[in-house]
Parts: sequence; structure tokens; C-alpha cells
Amino acid sequence: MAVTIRDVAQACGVHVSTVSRTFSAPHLVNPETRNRVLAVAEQLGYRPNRAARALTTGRTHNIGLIVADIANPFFPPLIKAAQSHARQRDYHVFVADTDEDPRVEEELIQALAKQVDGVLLCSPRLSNRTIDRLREDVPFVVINRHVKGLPAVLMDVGHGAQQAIEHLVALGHRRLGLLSGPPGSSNSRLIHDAAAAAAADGAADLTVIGPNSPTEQGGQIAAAEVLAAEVTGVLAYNDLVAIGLVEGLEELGVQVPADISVIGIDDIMQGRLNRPKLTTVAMPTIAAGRTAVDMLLQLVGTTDVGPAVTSLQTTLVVRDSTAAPIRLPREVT
Amino acid sequence: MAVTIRDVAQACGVHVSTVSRTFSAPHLVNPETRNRVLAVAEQLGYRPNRAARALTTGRTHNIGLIVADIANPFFPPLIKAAQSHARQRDYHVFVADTDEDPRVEEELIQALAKQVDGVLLCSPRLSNRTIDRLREDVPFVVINRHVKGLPAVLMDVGHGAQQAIEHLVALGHRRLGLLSGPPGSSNSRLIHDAAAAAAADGAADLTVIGPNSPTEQGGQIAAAEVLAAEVTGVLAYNDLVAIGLVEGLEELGVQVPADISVIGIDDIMQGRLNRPKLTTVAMPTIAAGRTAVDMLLQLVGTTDVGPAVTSLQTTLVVRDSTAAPIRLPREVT
DNA sequence: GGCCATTATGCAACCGATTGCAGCTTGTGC
DNA sequence: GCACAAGCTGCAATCGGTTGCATAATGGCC
Repeated sequence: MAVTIRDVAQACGVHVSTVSRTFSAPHLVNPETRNRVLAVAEQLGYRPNRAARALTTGRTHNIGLIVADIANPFFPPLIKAAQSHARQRDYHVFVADTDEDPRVEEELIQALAKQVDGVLLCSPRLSNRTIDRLREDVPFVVINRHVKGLPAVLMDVGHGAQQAIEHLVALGHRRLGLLSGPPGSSNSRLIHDAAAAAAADGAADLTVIGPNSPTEQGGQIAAAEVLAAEVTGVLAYNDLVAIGLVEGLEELGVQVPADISVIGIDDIMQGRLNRPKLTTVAMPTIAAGRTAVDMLLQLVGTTDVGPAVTSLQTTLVVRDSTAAPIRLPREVT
Repeated sequence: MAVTIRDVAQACGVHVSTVSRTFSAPHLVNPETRNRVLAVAEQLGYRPNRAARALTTGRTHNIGLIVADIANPFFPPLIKAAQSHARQRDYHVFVADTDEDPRVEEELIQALAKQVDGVLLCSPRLSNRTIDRLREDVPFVVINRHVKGLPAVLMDVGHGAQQAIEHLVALGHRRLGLLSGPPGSSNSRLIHDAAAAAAADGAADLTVIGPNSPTEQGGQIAAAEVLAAEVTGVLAYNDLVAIGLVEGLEELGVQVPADISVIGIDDIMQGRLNRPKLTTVAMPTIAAGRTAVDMLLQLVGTTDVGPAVTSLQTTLVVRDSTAAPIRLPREVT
């Protein structure tokens, strides 16, 4: 059915190995022969069978990318960046969605293992122990989580939280709130610690509120608590929570940013689709996708690699949900 | 490195073919032997190499899914549905994003062709002629577009537009607007024709506005035109345009839905993240993903298949952006 | 003109599995 | 006690390429 290397060889009157070399080691074949082979191959519509090639070379030229939820707007930019970056290096990316289910995640990794040269694990939900076991099967680079002994690409959310608090302080806010994230999450702790430190540096109070569910609804519910805490500026665990908070506050008759300033984290909306446009900490998702691909390719190219960890900078994007407080806070210095 | 069928055979004292059959044709091997092989395989951590299997069987048990833009919120639910549905049938889905570039799309199809049993083409940007050429390489099912001679899964956007107009008419609106989509798009024509017919049936005027760019900004810009047209209810080409329109109208001091009702198409936000929650035509993306997988698997299973076309129903989801008009329109019957 | 290095090509084993065919062992029926 | 069938298992070719080694042809150099 499909045209193979043998068909081309026969049509050219050369041996299969010559045809093979024409594609995988062109410098080893006479330019004249090479051109003839290429012409015939083109004419016959020959395409190398990557799966067959993988069988002998051990290189599939594919990489896997496993994410918890494609529908989470945080991931697509990262996926796109990884794909286009990999394509430029003659690699293809197979994306798989785990539906947040660790069992599915494990199954996918095992299924992918033999068909890819390495896997990008994006915010994995698996236990460290399971990941440690699976790394026998296929090389990993982990994105957005640190697993001991594995190369990782991290985004410095702590620094982002710091920038956010400094921004509020610079605007004149002194009574700040933090809508905290899930207690178990390491990102949640990083955000809390950095925010607390930055608030202390700025001589501002920081009231921790929650944790509520890290969703729009969670933010909406937190609105009342925010009012009760009498803060004028709030940093939310993520953009969903921030957007929910804005909605909740407006339902209570509180204007953002006139009465209270709100900052999110992640920049999932990128200023679109929401009013007021959210001031937020943008994550370097595109850089993370590219970097992860580079690290993985480097890792599969060499025999041994140290567990390199790259930490990428976040950026505070100031838009319309933050402003100076109307009444100066009481405890101004 | 990895444990192969030979390692298992040797450890068991049987021939490789027996091990092979244990996995691919269990009924042909003595239960006693089979259990022994399974036990040893388990203990050694043997996993079949799907790529090698594909070489002889011609079946990879993978399917490809090519979309124009993963970041477009319209696609992720479809992707997730296709993936989980395929996984239940022991197939894996490789997702690839073309960045809206037909050349990339073609390249991806060719690269994928040998590694998958079939490809789901989601809103392809390629010309019919190119698609016709590529179908020699790999079986296709097209989603969201009709290509002559190819199986397709369509979503009945015309009926959705009809429902939307009927909803506005039922609320009492008689002066309606349609924010039209790109002139070349077939969906755009389907929406226009169905909306026009439904308006005529409901004895309502339908003013076509635009086309503007099918984006949030396009909708925002159209707000002035909508006001000038003196309509009380508007159907937008998609949700992005509808959301932009709501923003544009509010900037002009017009309330939605109090002053003007707005309906979108696609249901990308699913009622989240936007005020007012948008009344919109929900596309059956989940059903489309599942159906497309089923059609593709059926297609690769048999030798010849007719170019079946499945058309899926859309649903009007009434939320908060539509209401009865305040002032009854002049030409009430 | 002979020797050697260089270049180009062919040969054949191999990657990890599948599968048609043949052969062996049992068991059954008569 | 023999013929035959059924049930298992082994053998070896095959899928579509890659690659180390051998061989042949060419050219340069003294």
C-alpha cells in the first residue's frame, strides 16, 4: 500500500541502504545518486516511516506533554509554545489530558513511554514515589513542580506575589488581604510567605483570608470576609478567585478599584473578556514551554544529566483593577 | 535496556511467539503457560512496545486530532471528550495545534500519518484539494466542516441561530440585529440564512451589521452601529463578539439586558467569568468529539465506508443577557 | 605503475513484535 | 490398537527502516 524504501530502491536500481542513507546520512552518498533517489522518492510520494525508524534508532522524534486539564486556560499557551518550539527541532508533541486523575496520568505515561523520547509533566498530580518509579520508563522534565532528582522548570510565583504586594504598597495601601489557596499546595505556601515578607517590608498589615475553593465561586464567597477585614487591597491566589472576588464585591456595592484594589495571579485572561481588566501576575508559560522542551531534548541527547532546575521570572501586569486607596488608611506612618 | 518479549520468553523457558500470543491472542495458549508468562512479565515489568507491534499489524492504536488553536476555548471540551472516549476503546489521542497555519497543518498530517490509524480534522484550514490529496495517506474524519466525499461531524449552527431569534421574538423583540461573521465562512452564511428565515417567520425586522472582526474587539466596535440601527435584540456571530458588544454598549451607557438583549454562539464561557451571564447557543462539542472518534474507529475497522455525515443538535442556553424589551417596539401587531 | 587513502555502494543482521505453517502431544472414538 | 482431531508450541519470515562491515572504484602521490 504505502511506498517504502524498497520501492524507491528498486525504481532507482540501487540498494535499500543507499536510499536509507540518502535520508538519514546524505553526506555519505554521491550527490548524483542522491539527487536521483530524491527525485524518484518525490515522484513516488515516499515518506519515511518514523515508527519503523524508531525501532532501530531508539529515537521516535516525538515528545509527550501531559497536562491535568487542557480546558484550564493556564495551559494552552504553554502547550502551543512547546509544540511550535519542538517542531522547529523536528520533534512532534503529543498532548494528553489526564482529567486531573492520577491513575489516568500514570496510564498515559506508560502508554506514551515507548512512543516518545521523553515526557513533559505539567503540574503532575502523581505522588513523588510514583513519579520516581515511572522515570525508569522514560525521561521526564517536570513543569511547575519540584520533584527531587528530576529536572524541572519552575515559575517564580513567590517573586510575583512580592511584586504584587509592593505594587499595592506603592499605591498607598497599608491594609492588605491575601485570599489563600489550598493548604496542601506548595504554590500556596510560596505565595503566602513572599506576600507576608513583602508586606512586612512595606510596613503594611496582611490579613490572610480563607482558604476558600480556588475557583471563581470561592472568590465570590470571600467578598464578605474581605469587607469584614477592612482591607483596601487584596492579592488572590489566582485569577479565577480574583474575578470571583470582583463580582462578589460589586454585588455588595463595592467598586473595584475605586473602593478596593484586587490583584490576581496567572494572567489567564490576558486583559480580555473581563471588566475591569485585571491587574495580575503573569506567568512565563510560553518561556516555560520552550525551556522545558530544550531541557528534555538536551536530556535525551546525552547520557547523563544533572537534575537541572530552571526558575523563570514572573511579571506584574498592571491593568485596571488596582488604584490608590481613596481614604488614607488610619495607621499611616 | 527495556525488557522485551525475548527476555520474558527466556525467563519462562518458552518461545517468543508464545509470549506474544499470551498478549495478543490469549485463547491460543494453555492457561497454565499463560499464567506463568503473565507472572514473569509482570515481575520483569514487561510492557509491549506499541511501535513495534504497529510495524507488523499496521495498527498503531493511536489517533491524531488536529485543531487550529488549542487556546481557543471552543476546542478543549471537544479534545477532552475525544481523548477520554478513545481511551476507553484502548486508543490514544495525539493532539496537535496548527497555529491556524495551513502549511503547518499539512506538515502535521503527514508527520502523524504513519503514527496513527486515522486523523480527526477539526475545523481544518486546508483547501478541499489539499485535503483530497492527503486522504490517500491516512483516513480522515472532519469536524465542523463539510468536505465532499469525507465523513464529517457537523454542528447545526443554523438551527441554533433559529432558536436564538425565536427566543428574542418570544420575549417581544421585533427589531433585531445580526452581527455577521467573516464573509467567506460557511457558518456565517448558515447563521445568516437561518436567522433571516426565523425573523421573517416571527414578523420581525433583521438588520445585518458588519461584518467586523469576529473578536471581542470587533463586537466592541459594533456597539455604535447596533445603537444606530435602533434594534432591541442582537444575535452575535460568536460569544467573543457578543461579550465585546456588551462591553461596548455599557461604555455607551446602554444596559444589557435592560436596554438591549444580546445572544452569543458557542457557549465558550459556560456562564462563568462574565457579567451578565451570556445567553448563547451551546455547541455539542462533547458529543462531536465522541461521535468523531466513533466514526473514525469504525472507518479504520472496515475496508470501505460511505462518507457518512452526522449533524448534531445545538441548544439555546438562556441566561442573563436577554430579557423582554422595555418599550414595546413601534410596529407591534 | 604500484600503493594507499578516500569515497560510494552493497550485504546482511537487527530493532520488537506478529502470524501462517508445521510438528508434537494428547485424547477420543471405534 | 489405530486413525484422526484438537490443542499447544516452536520455527521462521516479515513489517520498514538503520548501520557496521566488506567490497569496489577512483584518484593522488612518489
